[in-house]
Amino acid sequence: MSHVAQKRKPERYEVILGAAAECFCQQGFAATSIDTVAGHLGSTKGRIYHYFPSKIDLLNAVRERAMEIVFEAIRPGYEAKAGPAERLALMAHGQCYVMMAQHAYMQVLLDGVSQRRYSATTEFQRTSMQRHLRERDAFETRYLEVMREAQAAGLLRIGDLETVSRSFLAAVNGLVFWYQSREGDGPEKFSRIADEITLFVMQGLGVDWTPERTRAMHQLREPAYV
Amino acid sequence: MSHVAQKRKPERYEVILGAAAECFCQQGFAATSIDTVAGHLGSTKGRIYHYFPSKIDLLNAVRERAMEIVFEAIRPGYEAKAGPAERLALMAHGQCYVMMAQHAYMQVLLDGVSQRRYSATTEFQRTSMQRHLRERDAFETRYLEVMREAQAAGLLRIGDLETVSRSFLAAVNGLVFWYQSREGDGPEKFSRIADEITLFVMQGLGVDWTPERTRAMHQLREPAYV
DNA sequence: TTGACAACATACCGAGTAGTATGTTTGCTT
DNA sequence: AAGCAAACATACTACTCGGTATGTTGTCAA
Repeated sequence: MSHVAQKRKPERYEVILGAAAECFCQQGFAATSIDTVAGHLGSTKGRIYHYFPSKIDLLNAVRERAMEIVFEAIRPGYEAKAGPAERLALMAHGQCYVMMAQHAYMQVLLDGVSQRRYSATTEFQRTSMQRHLRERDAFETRYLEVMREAQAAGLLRIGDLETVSRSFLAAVNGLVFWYQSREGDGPEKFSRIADEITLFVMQGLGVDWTPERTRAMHQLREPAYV
Repeated sequence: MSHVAQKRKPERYEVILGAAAECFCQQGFAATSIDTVAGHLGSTKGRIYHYFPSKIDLLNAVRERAMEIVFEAIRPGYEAKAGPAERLALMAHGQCYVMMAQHAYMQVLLDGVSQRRYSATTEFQRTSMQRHLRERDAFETRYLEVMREAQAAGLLRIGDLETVSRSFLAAVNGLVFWYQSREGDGPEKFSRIADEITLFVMQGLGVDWTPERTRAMHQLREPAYV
């Protein structure tokens, strides 16, 4: 009854996490049974409950991992030594990319947005939810910081930044709802779509973005993704 | 066992539909039990099963109603006698408005986007799903029509229209994920937020949109919403 | 080699829930 | 007023699923 999960087979933890993300993504959390995830693994519930104390904890683990992924995705742009517009574009591009490359994790992450379930949760679950909401808030704050810089520099043509920033993120996040991964899809296609959406959201902010700025932007980041 | 649903008390049908939308919106479809909806109505399951043959049919009815609502919301803009940019802006504004005014229905509608459940459904359910997907497609086509007009007129600065149109809709639809209705919220606030998002998505398309064009746009539509 | 513990599988329990079968009331017609 | 169907409520069934308790196998250290 330890659920330490990282002693002799830490890779199993990862495999279970990935399978859970896949199942939650396809059917939703409530409609997915532990047996479904186990079947997807070619095992039984025993294995899952050996690594995770409960179903909700499994979901939280997936969400936490997803948060790490998306934070890492915007980090190059956030930390780039460039103007606020270029940084924003890089952040958007990086997030768009993982929306496709890590589709399952991202969809699970976004499914939990509208979870207003206060009832039937233990005290522990509530604090876990609170922490998740704080992380989500911290994530949005990263965008808001750079946007305010851009606004202070007079680069934007918008009304209320609070509303616009959410539309900005919605356009990026919306990728998981309409993008269907195809067999031949790879980094090139991901990057191409990310470029399109980046252009859209940057123009949405009122920035005079161009394909040339996109190319220049790509020179700023590290050579390889993922 | 008739489930005719419209003989002596058609208003009951509406009340049940609204309660179901509310419950599905708050807890999701799978996590909502028929008893939950009944409790929300102050009744028992008997009433619901008197009007709807099954839980999935109840969901489909909510979705269908939601579809009617959102179609009606973009109709003024779609049918307006004006340029494609003004028509697009009106459509976006109308849709943003109902995203807030009819929040429950819209959220249920969007929750079903990623439903790739082919298994465990009857033949009837599959055709029902197919029809829903066709309606969704017809809806997006309405936007695409006007966007292509605008593109043909040289009004847009975008790459692939297919990708951009989805981002456009994502920014509008995203409202249901972050908007929380407050007590004092009314038509004025709805319209104000809708204006902001309309500006964002029109600029996203590369259109040189301005507050003046927003004001002029409002003159085109019928005097009152809803 | 032999405990000892990790890493599961198996069997099972209890709660919740979709759907049904049937009883009961209400309202309208004739 | 009387009969009849709509409009439910109640009681029940069959089944799913989260969680647990326990059994079994592999592996490593001493």
